[in-house]
Amino acid sequence: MGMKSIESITPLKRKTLQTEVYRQLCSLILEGGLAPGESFTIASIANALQVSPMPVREAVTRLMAEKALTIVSGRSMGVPDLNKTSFEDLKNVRVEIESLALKWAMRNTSPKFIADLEEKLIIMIAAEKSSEVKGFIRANYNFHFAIYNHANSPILYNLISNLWLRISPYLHVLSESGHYKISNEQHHNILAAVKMHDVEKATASLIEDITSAYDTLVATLITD
Amino acid sequence: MGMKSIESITPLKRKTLQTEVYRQLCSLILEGGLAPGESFTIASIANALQVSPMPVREAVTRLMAEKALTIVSGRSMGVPDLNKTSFEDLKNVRVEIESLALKWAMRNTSPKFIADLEEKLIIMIAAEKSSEVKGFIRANYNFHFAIYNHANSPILYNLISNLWLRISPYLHVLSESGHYKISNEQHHNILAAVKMHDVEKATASLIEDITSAYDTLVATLITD
DNA sequence: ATAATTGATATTTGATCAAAAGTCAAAACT
DNA sequence: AGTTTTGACTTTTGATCAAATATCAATTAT
Repeated sequence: MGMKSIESITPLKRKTLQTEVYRQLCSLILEGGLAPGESFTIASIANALQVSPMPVREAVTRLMAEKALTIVSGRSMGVPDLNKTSFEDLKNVRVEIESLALKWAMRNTSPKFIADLEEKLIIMIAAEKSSEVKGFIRANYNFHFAIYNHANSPILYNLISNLWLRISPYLHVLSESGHYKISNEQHHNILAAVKMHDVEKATASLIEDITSAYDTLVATLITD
Repeated sequence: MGMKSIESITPLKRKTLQTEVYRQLCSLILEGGLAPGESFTIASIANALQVSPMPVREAVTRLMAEKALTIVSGRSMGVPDLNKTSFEDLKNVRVEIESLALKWAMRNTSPKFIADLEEKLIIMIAAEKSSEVKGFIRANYNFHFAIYNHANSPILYNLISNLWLRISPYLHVLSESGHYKISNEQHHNILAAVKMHDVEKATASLIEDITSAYDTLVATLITD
């Protein structure tokens, strides 16, 4: 049985209202709960969460620092609405950085890791089949981040988390394009390639996953 | 004479106390003004900048979100002190991401870009020769970020800025190892390779710049 | 009728303050 | 002497409030 070494304990940071608000807002964003265009005030969030405006302020400051939220009209804030250039930039950076994380993750593919991915893929397929949008988005997140976490680089993981905070609000539109099915093919390909230790193929599938989502997104959203 | 198009105007965001405090603290960190181990309270910063604690709070929240500052003892904050693992992680991620930015920057190397780099290199060499630590650190920043800016990816630029906020507090120790001279050789090599459109060589020099600094840093700082 | 200006309103920003939490050191106990 | 406990003090956290600022609508002028 595994003995826990003293270094492996989690730092157990104090639970404060602002971190709780921050967590809630993060989840909301990652699950597509904040639609682009929608706007809120600090007071409205404070009211919804039944806390005073102060902890909301600090949480929102943090999210604005991470560019997950932005000032919409000086009077209220919302998810940044991306133009085509920003979308493309985000896509290009994601392709490079998430490929890197995948490559690092594949330096050591334990059976436990494979099994974990398989389990998460099954959940994601089930969510797609039953058309659960929220369930799919969450499962998709879990699948990808299981990989990125396995890269064993806290800093890279952090950077990717940041990118996902920016793209997540837009992922729910993919449900209307029937894109989730296409996406799951790529997820299947990634897992298969991981099993075969084929980094090239896994990377190609991941890039296809990201790029095809981007193409659909741009086709759906951009009018000008 | 160039006519300014309406789209090219900067959004001109409102200047508020907290953003000013944030800017000041960023500069301080990037120029090595905050030594690892040193610690402050919000009140002490507020006092030093002659503002009330409130704007400092928000600026500090932002910097903690970006992991440029961290809580040291629940009672005061400081620059995160990195162990060997964190240093290595940071180095590895920097190597990958800054190489990527360099590659993108070299997709179009205008004469103006080259001239700009040359000018910045000259300043950096002068700073090294006259042993101006602060001057060198600033010039080094300007040289690197001239490249990263030319990559023309706001998102990548933002990620790199974040990484530099984390590593900058440690760069001043390189002055004592006479490392700046070695570093400038690499900068010279990078510029030469950029001029020749030799991406491979430029990347190799950049990686050498980052890696050798890391080696020196680890040798100097890590005792355990 | 259209455009600009002005004024009212909503919201953020910054200040002050009370309460909660954490730290450090002195004192008490083993 | 070393360890634990206790208590004073420091600092953060969250609340409330005033001032600054931006937005929107109504009014005025062209």
